Amino acid sequence: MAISQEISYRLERMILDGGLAPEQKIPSERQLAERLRVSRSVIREALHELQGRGVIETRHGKGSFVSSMVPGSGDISTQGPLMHLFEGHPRTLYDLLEVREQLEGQAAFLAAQRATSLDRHRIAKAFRALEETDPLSNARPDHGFHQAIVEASHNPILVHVLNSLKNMMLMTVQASVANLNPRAEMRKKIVLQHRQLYEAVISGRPASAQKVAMAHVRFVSKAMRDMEKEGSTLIRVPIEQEGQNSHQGTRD
Amino acid sequence: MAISQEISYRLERMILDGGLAPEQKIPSERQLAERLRVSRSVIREALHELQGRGVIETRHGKGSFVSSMVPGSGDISTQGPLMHLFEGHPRTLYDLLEVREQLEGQAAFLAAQRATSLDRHRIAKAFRALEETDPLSNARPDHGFHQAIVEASHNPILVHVLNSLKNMMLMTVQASVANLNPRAEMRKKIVLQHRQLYEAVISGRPASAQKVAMAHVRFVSKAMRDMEKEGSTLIRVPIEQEGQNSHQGTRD
DNA sequence: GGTACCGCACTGGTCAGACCAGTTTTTAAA
DNA sequence: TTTAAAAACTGGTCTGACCAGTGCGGTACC
Repeated sequence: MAISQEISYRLERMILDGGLAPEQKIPSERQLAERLRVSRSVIREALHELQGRGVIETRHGKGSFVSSMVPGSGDISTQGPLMHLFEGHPRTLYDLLEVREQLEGQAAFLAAQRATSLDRHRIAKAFRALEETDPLSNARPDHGFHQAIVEASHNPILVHVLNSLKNMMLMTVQASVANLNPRAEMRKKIVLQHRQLYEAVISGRPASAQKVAMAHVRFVSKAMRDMEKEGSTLIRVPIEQEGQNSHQGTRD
Repeated sequence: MAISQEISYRLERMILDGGLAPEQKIPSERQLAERLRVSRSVIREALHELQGRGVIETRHGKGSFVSSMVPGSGDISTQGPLMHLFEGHPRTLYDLLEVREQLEGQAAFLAAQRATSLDRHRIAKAFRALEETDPLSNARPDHGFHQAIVEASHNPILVHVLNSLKNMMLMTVQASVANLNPRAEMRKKIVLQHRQLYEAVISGRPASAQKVAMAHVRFVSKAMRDMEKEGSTLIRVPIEQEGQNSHQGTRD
């Protein structure tokens, strides 16, 4: 195997296993070249490979940095050839939601079944934050609540797949809660759904939790569909990778 | 933006949009350098970037080739940081199967609901091939049958996610049908399950199809678990990207 | 005529050293 | 002390050389 490849793997292992934190700086190309006893070219090629995989980012004059990806989040599925296929197809959004309905349901089911006391504590905390926050201003609590439940499923694959789908949604449309929530009646229903989901998970009723979670996603999906039909304020933004972490929500 | 990046994007567009077929050869580095009026270095860096994203593969002495990915298959999720997290964790396999159970079920449900006459024709053809082939020698018909059903769901996201999961399974363990089928009783049950699934989808009974599909995955999962418990022949292979397309199955 | 082999003309892989272009730090002048 | 120039970093590009696999064609031998 080519040296540049070996080095790219070695660096990746160091970053991923060795616990190099996101945003952390990587030694300069010249340093790496000297330390690993290879020419600067192979270092550069290895770094470009990692760049292609989204493991690092490089800034002219500053250096290379470990990509900031929230554990298990920003990775994969939002990059690569795939996205090109979906770009601009509105129907994709509903395909996404169709799959999410199923998986969020499963996550809720498993969470109700497997949540440890620590999980329950986290979920409860997220739920309180959700109730105390003005939903119009901030979607993060909503996101945190669902995230806590998904993680309580104790299935890393499920966590990962749902994160990927969520990222794809972010890239397809930017329909923040602000778009969805203004209508009072709708808002009320969502709050009710959240409460039902919370209680089902915490009190360990898997079947019930699953049902509620699925209904929740379906409700959101239908709401979006209706809004689009009315030709209203659903905002479509072109797909554009931007470095900033303007993490305003976009969820339920 | 750096020239090498621009070029990597340009090449990617050419490959993806321009319909460069998989396995097709890309001009040599020296040719590209001359044609695009840049040094060979930036070409190499751009190519390494595409390599990192899995768009191309490079063979010493031969050239660079468009990655062979069956439309929507080989991409993503099998590469990138993710895999390293799961590497070597046997539990991961069952996490995968847990998620697949849900999604295969949904796929069967939707297929039974949405399959066009063309879909039905394809499914029937795959099913006949499945029955006529010696399952011990070849897993492809099995794969083709499930694939046909998944595609009949008419949800590209679902197709993509299931393909990704399948690829992850391929990388985690190589437990081919040959491992699973030798036992006559087991084989019989699987044949029965396939027939039930086939009939439910073809005759348009979504709920039934979903139930059968889920049971099928769960059965396979349980069988694997049992075999592993007995310390038997489940073969674990280290993750190793190989160029050859030795596509022996590893599925149900 | 057929066949084995050698060599040349490709391919990508690595190296060295130079220079350009942003960024940060240090230094020297006001 | 403040400020501005300069030096010392960083990555980005270029050049030209050579090494290492691959494949093809011609030649010499059978």
